[in-house]
Amino acid sequence: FAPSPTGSLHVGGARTALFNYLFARHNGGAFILRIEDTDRARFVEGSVKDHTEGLKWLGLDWDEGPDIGGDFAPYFQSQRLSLYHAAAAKLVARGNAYYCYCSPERLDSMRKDQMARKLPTGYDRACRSLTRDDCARHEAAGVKPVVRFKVPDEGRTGFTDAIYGDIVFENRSIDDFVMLKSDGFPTYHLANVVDDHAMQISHVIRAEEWLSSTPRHLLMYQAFGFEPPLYAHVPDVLGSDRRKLSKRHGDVALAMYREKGYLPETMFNFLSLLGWSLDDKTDLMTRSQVIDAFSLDRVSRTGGIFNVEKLDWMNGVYIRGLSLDDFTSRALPFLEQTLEPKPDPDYLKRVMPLVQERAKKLTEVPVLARFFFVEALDYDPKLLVAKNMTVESTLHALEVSARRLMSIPAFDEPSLESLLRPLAEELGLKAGQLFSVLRTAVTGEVATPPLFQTMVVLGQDRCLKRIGEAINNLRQTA
RNA sequence: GCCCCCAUCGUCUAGUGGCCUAGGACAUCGGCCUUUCAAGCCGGCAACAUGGAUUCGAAUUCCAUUGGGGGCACCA
Repeated sequence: FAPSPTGSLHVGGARTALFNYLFARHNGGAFILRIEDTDRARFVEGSVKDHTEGLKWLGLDWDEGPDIGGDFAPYFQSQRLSLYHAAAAKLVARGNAYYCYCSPERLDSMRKDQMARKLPTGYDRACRSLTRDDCARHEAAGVKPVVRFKVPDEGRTGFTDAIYGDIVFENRSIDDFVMLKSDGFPTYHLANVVDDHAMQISHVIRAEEWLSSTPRHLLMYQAFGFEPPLYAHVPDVLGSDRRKLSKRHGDVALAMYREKGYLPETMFNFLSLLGWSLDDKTDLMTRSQVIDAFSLDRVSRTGGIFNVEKLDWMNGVYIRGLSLDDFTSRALPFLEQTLEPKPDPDYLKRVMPLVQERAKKLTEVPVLARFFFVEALDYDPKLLVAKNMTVESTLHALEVSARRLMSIPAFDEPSLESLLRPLAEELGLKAGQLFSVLRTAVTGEVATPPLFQTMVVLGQDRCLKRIGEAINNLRQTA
């Protein structure tokens, strides 16, 4: 996986990294991380860290990379410039590349002219025929040249992509692209080819957007006399408008999903299925199951829309599958973001089972469990009045319940059950009506975990206090 | 404009000539369960872009059309 540190790791990149990881692990190969930091203008501080942390979060551990080294270190391209310079010089010496002194302005107007005349755009190869004297004159004038690859005018270049199959390009449709920039840094094309060869890369699994520049890379391998790797281009991850997923589609940064409370195992599973499938029925898979089953020939050729609804469902499944301790420790950071002071561990342990089966994301935990932790409830007293009830009958139900609850022999589920059900009947209410009144009084919410369990966790004192407050609130509105 | 790629339910997909009156999952809509919510269970709706060709037979092969995507930088 060879990201460019120009921003944060987004889900499309994470998916590409994942496929590389899966392919390597499935085949007993090495998963290699290389930082392609050859664009000084777009370099973003912190980007490398964001990428490595994202990959680690997903559990994609690499065998060689910038932090851990490896047989072919360094893994930052910015630290390998001499390799690229030597390679470029070699191609110039062999007549496969040449210096170009064209100014950006000339290139720009050339391109505009081509567009206007509805011609294919591309470098017009003006500097191909420069003599030694021409070059010397430009150098003397202080022009820093780029090095362009001399693409053959005839013939075609093709390859067999592991996912897309046979692909062929006419060489004449490829222009003499820049290999080495005037600032001395290589372009992607040069650096990628030089390093893939130097690092003995066997398989390149990269985004579909590279498909059309693959012939350039192949042509370079030919010129160098290197054996090219096998290529597999994976289809794009799309936004809801079927365009490549980008910032305007909402959350694209992998880190955002972590912050929103998605589990790494959810993301691993979900991303695996974005463009790859095992069969016609399997969607929930563990890491090792995916590794065992993964193969490139089951990767699809069509771009897939990132379906957040399914992600949410899957995250709920994974959350429910967590042990209580695991769930608690993962939810804790999210609770502590909104809760002051930090929740008591024993109390927490009794609350968590009640929210675990209801949360689809960890960020929902503090919301779902709020009333367990705050002192004062804040809700519209009208919500206390259950269906087909009046303020009066609600008040009455609350008052009687408070009295009985005060003298209940034990504040546990069976006792509450045997007290409250008959009480409803006694009051001429349906059980659901009384429970609804008490639920709102005790939690301030209309949808909560089961009432008796909730009350037991809250405790007798707090329940009675809240029922008392409910009575006061309701009286004031009456 | 030029080059390349793609095309099955709203979404992710299964399907590589007969097993397809096209299967699964998410979403959605009913129902069951139930003190609310959630979960669970049962069921419904819902797709082979279009036109030709090949074949006894095509979602599956071929060609065109249409539509979509990507590329065409001294960015990756």
